Amino acid sequence: MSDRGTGQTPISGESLLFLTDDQLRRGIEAMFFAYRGFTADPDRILQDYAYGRAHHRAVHFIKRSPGTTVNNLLDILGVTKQSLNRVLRALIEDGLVESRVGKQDRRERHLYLTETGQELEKELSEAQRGRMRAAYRDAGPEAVAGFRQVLEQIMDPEMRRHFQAFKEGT
Amino acid sequence: MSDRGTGQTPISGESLLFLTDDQLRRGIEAMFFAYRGFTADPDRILQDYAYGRAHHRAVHFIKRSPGTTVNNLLDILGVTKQSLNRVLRALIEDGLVESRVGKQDRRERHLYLTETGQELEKELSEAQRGRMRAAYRDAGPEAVAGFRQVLEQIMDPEMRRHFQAFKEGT
DNA sequence: CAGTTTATGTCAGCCTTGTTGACTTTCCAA
DNA sequence: TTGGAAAGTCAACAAGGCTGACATAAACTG
Repeated sequence: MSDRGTGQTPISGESLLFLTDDQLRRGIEAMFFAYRGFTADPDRILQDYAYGRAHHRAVHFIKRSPGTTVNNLLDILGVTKQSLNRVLRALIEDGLVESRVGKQDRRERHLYLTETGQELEKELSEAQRGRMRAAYRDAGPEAVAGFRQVLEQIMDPEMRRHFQAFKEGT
Repeated sequence: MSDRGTGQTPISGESLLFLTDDQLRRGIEAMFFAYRGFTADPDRILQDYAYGRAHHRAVHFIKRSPGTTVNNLLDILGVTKQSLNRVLRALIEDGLVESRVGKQDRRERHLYLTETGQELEKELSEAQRGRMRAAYRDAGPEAVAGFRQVLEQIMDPEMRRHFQAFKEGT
């Protein structure tokens, strides 16, 4: 728990005394350990399908924005097209993702999850949501609000833009 | 379980009304985007030294627990000894880490940062702390408390044990 | 229309960092 | 004295990043 009650009244007016290097270090470690847990459940599931985290990410964001283009996905995932292409090709060949030629701009490929793709996405995201739900429940709504605030501040501005786009978008 | 028909009506019974699938998804995406930012600054620095994230992690936890054994580090990092060994060997050869034979148990190797190692660690952690400090400042102390609470709940129990050990330990 | 830019795909090759398996050396402890 | 734990090493492999080069089709621009 936070040791804030024990006389260490955080001077909230500009002073920032609550930000010692050690506390920041603990925040860094919390991110490291938590991210491991965050990916653990999907990783286990993915093994059964001989897929990796990269496939999960692609599937997640196609689910999030059905019909998204390859370029848009590249932007969000922050990898090279060669790297994404390898993953996408596998998903398309295996019939989890469908790639449709754009109607206005026929250079573009629009990506959709097939039935099978949606099933995998559901399995993965339910596992991951399960852990998040439990964590949120144990921490409480106030903590959750703070959690999201801090995460948003940690992001690079460009990523924050993507993140916020989903807020209004869907 | 997750009836996505009406979607927004979560299972009642407790006060879990704030935990819709969509909110959980947003939390998941927040973790994804934030982790990218979280590692971005050290990653940039590491390029200059021809090291990777694995080296950073090793250096971080050796700094945190000087004299830690290889086995303990393996436990914390959650990789195989072969994988860690490759990284450790490079750091030792380059004179950033010193490996001392244990005194009680001479099978064990105790790991320490050299002067040079401490310099690199400082450069990396200052960059990473800088981002965390800015995020904490912008989000405020209450948000930070919630942030840490949720992260701790996301961890696997074993990782949480490690995380909490640092709390009392040093 | 010709030329350029854009979106995508693909081949080849490289790097980091993870994995397994097999084997050795050291050395504590029963 | 011997079994087994701790540590190191070698080999091989895979995922998933990366760069560079090149191809194609479509859209855009002068």
